Formats: sequence, C-alpha cells, structure tokens
Amino acid sequence: MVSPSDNQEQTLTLGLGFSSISSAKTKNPISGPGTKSCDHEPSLTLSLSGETYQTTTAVAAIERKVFVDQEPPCSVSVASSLSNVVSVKRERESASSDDLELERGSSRISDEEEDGCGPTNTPRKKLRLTKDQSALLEESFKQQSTLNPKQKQALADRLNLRPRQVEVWFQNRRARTKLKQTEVDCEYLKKCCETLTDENRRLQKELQELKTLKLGQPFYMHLPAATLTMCPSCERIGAGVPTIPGTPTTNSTPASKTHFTLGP
DNA sequence: TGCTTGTTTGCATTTACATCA
DNA sequence: GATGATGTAAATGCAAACAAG
Repeated sequence: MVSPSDNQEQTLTLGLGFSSISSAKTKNPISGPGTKSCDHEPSLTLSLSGETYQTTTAVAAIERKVFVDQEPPCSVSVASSLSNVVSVKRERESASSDDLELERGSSRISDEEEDGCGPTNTPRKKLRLTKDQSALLEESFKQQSTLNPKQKQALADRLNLRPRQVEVWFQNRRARTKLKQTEVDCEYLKKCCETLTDENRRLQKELQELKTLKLGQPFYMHLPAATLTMCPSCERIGAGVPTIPGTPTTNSTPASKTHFTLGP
C-alpha cells in the first residue's frame, strides 16, 4: 500500500468544520462490512494532484473484473495470469449464495466490461437517464441516501439499469447534495463574517470615541456626583483636575493617579 | 491476541459525453 | 454549424472498515 506521503500528491484542505454537513452519511446496518463509520467533515479541498499509481490497487481492480466476468472470452488472458486469484474466486462463486450474487452484481465494473469485452473496443457512451428513471432514483434517494446490495439490485431491476449504474447515480447524487450544502454553509459563513466585521468596526469606532472623550475629560466627570466617593488616603479626587471640563492639561492623569470608587 | 491480507464500499477527483445558449 | 458553458454519467484512486487466516 502506498501512503499519501509516498506519492506526489499535495493536498490543501480548508475545513469548514460543520458537523451537521453530510448528514446523509448514515451507516447502513444491512450493508455489512465495508461501510465506513467515519464522518467526513465538509471541506474545501484544493489539491495538486501528481501522478499516482498503485500496483496493489491495479491488481485488485483486475481481480474484481475477473471475479465479475463469468465466462468472458476477452478476460481469459487476465484470468490466466491471475490463476490463483481466479481459482479462489471461482471457489467462492461455486458456493455462492444470493447475497454473493448481489454483491457480484454490485461490483465495480464498467459497462463495457459488464457487457463482455473491455473498454478497448467501444468508447464509453454516455447514457442519459430518462425522466422516469431519474424520478424514481430521486424518490429512492429521499428515502435513503445509501443502498445495500439488495436494495441496489431491486432498484436496478425496477429501472432496467445495471446495479453499477444505480450505485454511480447514488454516489454522484450524494456528491451533489454535499456540494449544495457546502455552498449553503459558505454563504452562511460569509454573512457571519460580514456581520462580525461590521460589529468589530462599530466597536472600534466606539472605542476610539471613548478614548478621545477620556483624553478630553476625566472619566468621573461624566458620572453623577453621588456616585463618587472621596479616597480616604489622599482625600481628594485627583491632582491637577482642570477647573473647566473639556480643557485638558499635560499633567492631568486622573484615571491613573486618582483613587476613587464608584458608589452604589 | 495482534498482525497481515483480501474484500467491499464511500468519497474525492477527473474524464468524457450530451445538451443548450 | 461551430463553440464554449454546464450538467452529469462513468472511471479512477485512495482510505476505512471488516473478516478470515
């Protein structure tokens, strides 16, 4: 297995940190092993993708294809090169249950491969789902954003599609949902940012005004006389207090030198 | 019991095609 | 009709979870 640090991929992830995002990601108890339980935080990902190649993955992909192709004339060479793998797979196939059949149906294979020969002969043609198909898929997605193999197969039968197509549609649909949610969250954060910026600006302005005011007048000058108490130690409010409010003197530092307390 | 290996599945990213202005 | 933008089906690679040896 090649770790991400081994290849040239460099990924910069800006996480939004919204735990509520991707709420559609629910662990399906029926789907069994392979279902991830981790919650993917929403993130804006900027990635600089280098070339990555993973031998084990490639072999695994071939294995999957061989596993799925039942008697494919065009996969014989691959199968012969992986005879050990195939024999194991065949063993499992021979003892296959309904579930295994469904799993095979939901395995990752391209349309071309599923139809028989590999992608070398026919370039992939993009299928356009009909309105009815899309509607039914949407309806299913509303009920459940993930499908177990049986549900997938059932839906595929209803739609006259391959299970793989249903699987891909659900994957893309989940991606679209997440993208939309991210956009919504982004807008929300923008608004929050604007609000906080305005608030910050307002407070800065207020602070500046207060500072100006403080320089012009001692603080206690703005307070009612009843709220002031003479400091018992110095017995005065402060030294160098200007007689005329609003006319500061250089040596007037009432706030720092004056000992007074605010009354009740 | 911990480790290794293989399998399955979801997600992120990319590609390729269809449609529309 | 050519073209760029957009939407989306499909491909690819990776990681996580799990089971079995």
